[in-house]
Amino acid sequence: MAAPTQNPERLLTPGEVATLFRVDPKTVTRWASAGRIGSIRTPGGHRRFRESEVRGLLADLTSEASNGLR
Amino acid sequence: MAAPTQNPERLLTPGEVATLFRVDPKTVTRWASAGRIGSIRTPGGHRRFRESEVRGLLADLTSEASNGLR
DNA sequence: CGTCAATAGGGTAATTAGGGGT
DNA sequence: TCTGTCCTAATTACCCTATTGA
Repeated sequence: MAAPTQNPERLLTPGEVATLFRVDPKTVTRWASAGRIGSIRTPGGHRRFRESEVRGLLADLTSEASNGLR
Repeated sequence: MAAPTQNPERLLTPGEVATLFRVDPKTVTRWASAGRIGSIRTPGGHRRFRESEVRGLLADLTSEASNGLR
């Protein structure tokens, strides 16, 4: 089959994002509800997050530790 | 415009739809059974999904961050 | 006709959503 | 204000075998 469905956008589950940030999945859910992070809902209501966006956010927090930029 | 013959609606397999939503193919099947997404059945019973409908649904359920700048 | 990957289906375990309270 | 935990209900993930599609 190999359908040319190009979509390199990898999505992460709340649990994955929670592991990356070392927080509870609930906290990730709150971030999404607060509009601080983009979210994609499944028809069932569960959330998925863009890996690129999560990485960007993570990188921003990392640079904050060694950089006084705010 | 080099193909004015027809406009073939691309059909996606459960596996491809599952990849787009980052879920299990079985979950996509449940969505079809629950009527949450339109499905086309092959004579053998396998399901196919319209790409336009899937992408539309995906875009509709996507929420971008209000503001990543801080 | 035969081969290989994907799908359907049923059942059970794990994850997630949402609200409430610390 | 923000986060971690408790609860229930709903959704999703993984196990299996048989059939379909290419």
